[in-house]
Amino acid sequence: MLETLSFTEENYLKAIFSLSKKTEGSVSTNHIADKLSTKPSSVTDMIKKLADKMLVDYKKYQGVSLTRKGRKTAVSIVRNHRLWEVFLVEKLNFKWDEVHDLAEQLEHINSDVLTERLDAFLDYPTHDPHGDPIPDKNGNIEQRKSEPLANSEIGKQYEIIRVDDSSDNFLKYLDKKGIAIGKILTVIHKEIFDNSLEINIDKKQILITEEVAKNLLVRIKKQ
Amino acid sequence: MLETLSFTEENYLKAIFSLSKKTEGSVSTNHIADKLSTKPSSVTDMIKKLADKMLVDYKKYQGVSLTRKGRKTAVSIVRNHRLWEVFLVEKLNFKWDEVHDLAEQLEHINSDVLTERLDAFLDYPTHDPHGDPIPDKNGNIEQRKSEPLANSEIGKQYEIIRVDDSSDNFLKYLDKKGIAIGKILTVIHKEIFDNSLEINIDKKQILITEEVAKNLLVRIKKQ
DNA sequence: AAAAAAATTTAGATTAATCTAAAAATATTT
DNA sequence: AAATATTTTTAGATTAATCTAAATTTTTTT
Ligand SMILES: [Mn+2]
Ligand SMILES: [Mn+2]
Ligand SMILES: [Mn+2]
Ligand SMILES: [Mn+2]
Repeated sequence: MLETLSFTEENYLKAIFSLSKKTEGSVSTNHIADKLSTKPSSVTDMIKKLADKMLVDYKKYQGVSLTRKGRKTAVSIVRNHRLWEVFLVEKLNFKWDEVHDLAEQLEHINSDVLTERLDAFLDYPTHDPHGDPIPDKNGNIEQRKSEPLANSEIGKQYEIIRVDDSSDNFLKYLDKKGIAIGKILTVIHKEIFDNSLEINIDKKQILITEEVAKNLLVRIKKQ
Repeated sequence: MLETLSFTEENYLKAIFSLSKKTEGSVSTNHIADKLSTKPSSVTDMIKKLADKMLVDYKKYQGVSLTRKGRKTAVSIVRNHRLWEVFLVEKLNFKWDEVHDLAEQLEHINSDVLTERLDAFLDYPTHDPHGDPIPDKNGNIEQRKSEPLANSEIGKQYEIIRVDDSSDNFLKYLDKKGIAIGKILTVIHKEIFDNSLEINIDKKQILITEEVAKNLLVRIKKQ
């Protein structure tokens, strides 16, 4: 049933899964190459291999999409990744900007039992430290509704539930500004000129650029 | 300073380290091949590579030994392995016969910070679930004195401190008999004919074969 | 609908890790 | 000290993952 895949194969599946969410449909060779910092010709080779293993559907020049089996594998790796991130933050006191690269390694540890034990140990978390949903053991992913803070309306109150950019720099910037998952903010003013926002958070008023606001995903609290 | 090694290279270093303890000196190509279930010709190739990286000393036909740098790397992998085994048993409720293969994967996760955090989280354990010492962060390994129960004397009392065979079957057998690390036993009788032992443990009297007694390492408690 | 540009695939190499079979060196036995 | 056996190395292939450069297909522009 489940054959053993190399780390590389697993990373390709994960990349295709991640890109599929945006493109809705099939994913292009060049996009995969970009995502994995490799060359399009390498991608073509790997795609053929994954197609042979029935993990992706592939027609020359037409892009790829995950099969049910491929998606299942990809989701299970994402589940591992996010559970390990929770472990690192909650149990080993890592900061949220320090865990991604370690999780990239840990996600490939191949054991369903381990994953389930870890899940239980962490008390079945639903989201990782960056607000991303943790797929359940059947591969279902709870999709919370959210919108970029950039689309917010003045005077309304929002809860920060996810970050769309998990780069060290962005996360450290948020720390510095006191912005974190779960915090409540109110939009005071939006500058027409550059779309920067004046927001109120923890009773302090701060300014954030449009770029930052685009990467903060929020849920409305009060009209 | 520390280059990145492949899992394979790390496994060779670990194998050489482990074999060095018994042979006291240099390790032969065939022994390494046996240990790693590979062929002598493959070992020769890899040894050359490790020698180029200054991780082993090697002279054709004369066997290999670890350099200081090679030993340091090997010990750090062993440290990881044993810390992860403790984690799996203490925190995730795995049994001592279920953790080795997972630790074989986890030991290669490459992060000093992770290792130190894990060590702290586990409250600085000194031994793994099989009684093997956990090297400290400087690579020092505490060597407790112990002897095989097979060498024990009648009437004396011993504490079980380590197992010399960590195979699933042996560990499960010990579970079944109620034999575990830390337990105290008294040797009642040794059968001259086959060297089997009659021992008293937890107020029950049980019989164990010489083969079992050879793989139970004990420390004397009372004359 | 041609021409030009962009995306994708193929052809041919390279590197790591492995293997089998043969050659060479070392160790053991007579 | 020869002969034999064992161990170790070399030679030559193979497989996975990658690359560059060239060829092909698709898309976009004119
Ligand atoms: Mn991550
Ligand atoms: Mn995350
Ligand atoms: Mn082990
Ligand atoms: Mn152990």
